[in-house]
Amino acid sequence: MSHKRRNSIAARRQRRAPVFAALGDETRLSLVAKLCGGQPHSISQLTEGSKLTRQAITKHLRVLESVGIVRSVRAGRESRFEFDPQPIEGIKEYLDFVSEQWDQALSRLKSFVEN
Amino acid sequence: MSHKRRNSIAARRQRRAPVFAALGDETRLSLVAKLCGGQPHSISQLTEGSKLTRQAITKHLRVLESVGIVRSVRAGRESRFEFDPQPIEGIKEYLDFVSEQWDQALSRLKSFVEN
DNA sequence: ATAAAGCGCAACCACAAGGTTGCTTGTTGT
DNA sequence: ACAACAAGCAACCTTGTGGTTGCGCTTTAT
Repeated sequence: MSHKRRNSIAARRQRRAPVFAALGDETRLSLVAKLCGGQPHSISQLTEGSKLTRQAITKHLRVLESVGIVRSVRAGRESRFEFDPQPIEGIKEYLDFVSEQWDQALSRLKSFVEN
Repeated sequence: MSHKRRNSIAARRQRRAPVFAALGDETRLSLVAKLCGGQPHSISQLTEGSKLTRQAITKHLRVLESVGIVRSVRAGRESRFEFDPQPIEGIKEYLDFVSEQWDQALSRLKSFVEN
């Protein structure tokens, strides 16, 4: 078992870009906002406030599910969706990496100006 | 001047979803990674490693520029792109909000179980 | 038993996204 | 002056995305 280490920076990007993409939609952001409160909701419940049809909301939920932000559990005739924080923690790591790079660049610039 | 306060939660989503969307592409994530190091790069420089054409890279840069993650400065015959951290700080706020909601939900659940 | 609620599936549509090629315009090096 | 380089512009193509409608299937309520 060689090649155990397939965790390059590029590979991490490949896994995280879809998570960003999943959050790159107003409707899905509002779904996340509702579900991150902890209580699972059925599709009909999630459709309620929206102007969109149930099927549209379903599609959005499947997108979120495909990247693991959300998970569905069938309960009788309804399927309840619940939040999973892991993928979001993942992209927060990535954003922190970016911020860190930037901060280091700034301090390099600063020390260069001072000398 | 009434209506000074147009900063509802929905309005914030409307401004941030495009930032997430801009990051929701592997190529653009790699561009961000290069530029957040502090040094501005020309389009040709940014195209160098990639398999894509210069025009494709240009389009990606315009997407990043349209949400303010990146800014272009014309310098002679080349246009150099430089990173701007502000929009990314914005979405980090949003993600922190989500995480906070989730944590509160967890602790509510915990105290409910304990009693 | 049967009506209604809740979903899933599939077809379809309009349009945005990602990418290419070809050509033009401006800038730099010699 | 002129070749080479950097970039912009426009047309075009293919695929993906967001949305709809219609229909059928299971589960619940009456």
